[in-house]
Amino acid sequence: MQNQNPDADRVFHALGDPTRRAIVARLSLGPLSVSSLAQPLDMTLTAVAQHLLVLEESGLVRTGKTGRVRTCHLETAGLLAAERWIRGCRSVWESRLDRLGEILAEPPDAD
Amino acid sequence: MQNQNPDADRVFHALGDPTRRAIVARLSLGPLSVSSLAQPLDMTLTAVAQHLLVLEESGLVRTGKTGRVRTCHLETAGLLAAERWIRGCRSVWESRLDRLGEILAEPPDAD
DNA sequence: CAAATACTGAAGTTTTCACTTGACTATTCA
DNA sequence: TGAATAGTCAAGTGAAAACTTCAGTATTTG
Repeated sequence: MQNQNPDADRVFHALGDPTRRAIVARLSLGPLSVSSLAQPLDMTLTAVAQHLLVLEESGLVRTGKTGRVRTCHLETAGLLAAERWIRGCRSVWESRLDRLGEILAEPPDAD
Repeated sequence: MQNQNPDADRVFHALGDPTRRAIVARLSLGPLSVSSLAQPLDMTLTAVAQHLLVLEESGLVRTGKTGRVRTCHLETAGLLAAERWIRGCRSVWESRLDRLGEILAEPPDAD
């Protein structure tokens, strides 16, 4: 039970790499083993495992090992945290624009 | 796996740095000059200007210079693109979980 | 006009990061 | 059992990225 409250720094850093985003995208279709994930990627299995470690530490992915196979699946909490951060910025900005619009729409005060 | 979507690549890379995310967050409150943005940050003005260049190239921020002051403001299109990507992953994963739930909820077929 | 302000540009340093190699362990299977 | 499979570990390489310094250029302002 680690990373129950994944922090935005780690999540955004993890999503900053194209390979890791590709992994996340593929995992959204369903769980996969490390080697299945590695197969279409033009890099060593070790490199993929390292990416997965970053993803797991960020809380975007959870993995478990049964036998010799490590199965990886998406953890939506991480994605949700990122989405919330973005939406927060956007809504602040947009409500500001709204207020600005209202002010500009007001008839000019005499004074 | 590079350049699947160069636009999202740039946006997520830009958001991957904590300083740049701090800049975005502050710009969501309203436009600011380069030096106002730099003031609370523990780094040189040049460094901040470099971050702003990355943000501008990613489409997250737009800037314009009047006189000697460069004013920076948020461009929501970039944030929207990132949000859409995340939501896409999440919805694919969640609808998959829903289908799985339906299957598991079905009465077991006689076989 | 002189000094202060607000950046800009070029070049260097340091740190981080993606990725590799090669050796190793554990599990499955023929 | 022995060989293939799946992943792990430790250490190193090279390149990108963050940040610095220092020397500029415009633009205000006293």
